[in-house]
Amino acid sequence: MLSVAVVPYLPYRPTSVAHGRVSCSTCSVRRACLPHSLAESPDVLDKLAYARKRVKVDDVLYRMGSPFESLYAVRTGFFESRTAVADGREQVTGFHMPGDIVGMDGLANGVHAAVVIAIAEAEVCVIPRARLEDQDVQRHVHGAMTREIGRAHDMMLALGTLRAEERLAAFLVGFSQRMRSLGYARDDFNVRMSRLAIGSYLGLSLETVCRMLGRLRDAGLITVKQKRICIVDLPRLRSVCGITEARRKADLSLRTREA
Amino acid sequence: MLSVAVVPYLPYRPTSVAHGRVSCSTCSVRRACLPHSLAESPDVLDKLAYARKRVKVDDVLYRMGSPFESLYAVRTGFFESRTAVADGREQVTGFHMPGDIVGMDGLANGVHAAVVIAIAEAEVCVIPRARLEDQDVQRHVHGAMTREIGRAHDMMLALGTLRAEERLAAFLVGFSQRMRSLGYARDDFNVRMSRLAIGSYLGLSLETVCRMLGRLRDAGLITVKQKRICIVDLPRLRSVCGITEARRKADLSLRTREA
DNA sequence: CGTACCTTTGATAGAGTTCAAGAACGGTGG
DNA sequence: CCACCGTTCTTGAACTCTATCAAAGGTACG
Repeated sequence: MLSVAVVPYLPYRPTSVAHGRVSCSTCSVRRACLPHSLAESPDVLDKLAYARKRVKVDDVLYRMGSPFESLYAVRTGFFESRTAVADGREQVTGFHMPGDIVGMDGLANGVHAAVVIAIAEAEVCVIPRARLEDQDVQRHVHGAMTREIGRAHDMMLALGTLRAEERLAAFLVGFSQRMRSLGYARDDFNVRMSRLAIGSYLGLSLETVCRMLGRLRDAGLITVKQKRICIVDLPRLRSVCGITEARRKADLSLRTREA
Repeated sequence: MLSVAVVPYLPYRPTSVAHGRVSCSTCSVRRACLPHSLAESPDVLDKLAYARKRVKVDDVLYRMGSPFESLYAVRTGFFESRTAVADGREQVTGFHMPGDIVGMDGLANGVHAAVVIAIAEAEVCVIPRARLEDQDVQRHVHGAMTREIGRAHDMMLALGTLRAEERLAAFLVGFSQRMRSLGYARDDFNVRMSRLAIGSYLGLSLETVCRMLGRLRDAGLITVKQKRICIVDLPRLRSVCGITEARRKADLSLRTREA
C-alpha cells in the first residue's frame, strides 16, 4: 500500500530553496511553457517569473489539504500528483513534465485536493496567487486551465470506455507526443514512473500494466526493458487506442508540425 | 447502440430561438449562476446576458466538431454531454443543470469536443466568445472552469478507484447535493436521465446500474421506482461511496449552509 | 390498445484483480 | 569487483466483478 501521509492544512515545509527574482526569458522550456504570443514580449515574461524552487526526488511540492498559495510552472524534472478517497485508497491523477503548470487543483476551493511529488530532480517557477490578478498572467493560466479540462475529459473517456490494452496504448502515445514536444525522441524513452503509478493513473493494477505491455510487445508494437520503452510501430499503436481522429489532430495542432 | 450522428465542422442549425437582449438580474438561477460578489451589481450582470435560446428535448445545443462560438449558462432544463472515441463508442461526460456553464469543451482547441443535448425542455443564456474578453465575465468563467477541473478530477477518481456500487452511491449523493442547491428536495427526486446514460457516465453497463440500484435499495439506503429515486439514509449512502471527508466539506462550502 | 422504449432480473462468460512466487535491477558495503 | 539486499518488474493460477446475452415486466405515447 502506498503511504503518503495526509496532513491537512499544514503549511508545506519548504523543501529545497533557491529563491530570488528570475527571468523566464532565459528559460529552456519557454516555448513549451508559454504561448507563442506571450513569448515574444520579455516584460510579460518577467511578470510570471518570481522565484524558483528546487525539489528533490520524492519530495513534496505541496500537500493535500494545504492552502492554495501559488501555481508552479515546471522548468525541469518530473512530477506526479495523487488524490485520495476516504478509506486510504488513492490515485495518481497526473504526471507533470517541463512546461506544465501545476497546482490548479487548489484553485476551486483554495485548498489543494492533491499532493504533488517529484519523481525526478526538479525545478519549478513559483507563480504566487497575487500574481494571478495580472491580465497577461491570467490569460496564460487560462490557457493552461482549458488544456487541463481537455486532458481531464480525455482521461474520463479513457477510464470509462477503453479497455486495459487500449488505455495503455493511449498512455504511451500521449507520453510519446509530450516527449517529442519537449525535444526528446518520441520512440525511445524512459518512463520514470513505476508500473504501480502508471496502473493507478490508468485505473489498472500494476500486474495488468505488465501484462498489457507484454501483449503490446508480443504484437511487435513496442519493446520493453524495465523502464525503457521503445515504440516500434507508432501508427499501429495509435490504431490500438480508440482516440478520435479529429481530437488527435487537434491535439497535434498544439505542437509543432507533424514530421 | 446510441446513435448521435457526428457531423464535424458543420455550423449548428439554430434549434429554437428567442434572441434579443435579456437581463440576468431577473433570472431565477442568478444565485446559482453567479458568484455572490458579482450578483450584487446589475450592470455586471447585464454584460453576461446577451441572448437566450430555447432547446427542446433531444435537440442539440452544439455538436461535436462545431467551431467554438460561445458558452452557455443553463437557465432552465437539463443537458447531457457526450464525447466519442474513434470506433463509435461514446461516453456521457456530464449532466448539466440550471446554473451550470456549458461549452468549455470548446475552449482548448476552438472546436467542440462534445455534443450537448437537452434531456428536458431547456433555456440557456448565450455568452458569445467576444464577451469573454470582459474582465468580470472572465472572472466568472474562470470560477466555472476551476469547478469543472475539480469535477473532472473527482470523476477520474471515481472511474479509476471506485467500484460499481460506490460509483453509483457517489453519483446519487452528488446529484442530491446539486438538486438541493437548486432548491429542490434532496432526498426525493426524478433522475431525468436513462439508466443507459447513467451507466455511460459512470463507466458501467446499464444492467449494472440497475443491479446496484437494487442492491442499495435492498440495503435500505434508497427506494427506486423507475426514474423516481428517494434517498432514505443519506449518511449511510455517503459512507458507501469513498468520498473524502475533507473534499465533501469543501464541496458543501460552495453551496448554502448545511441544514 | 398496441408499439416502442426503458427497466428489471437471471444466467453465462470474459476481463481484470488478487494472491503468489520467481526474476531483474540498482544500490550498498565488504 | 563481487555479493547481498530491497525494490520493482514479470509471469502464472484462482477468483471476483462486471459485461454480455436473454427474456420478461413496466411505462409512455401515439
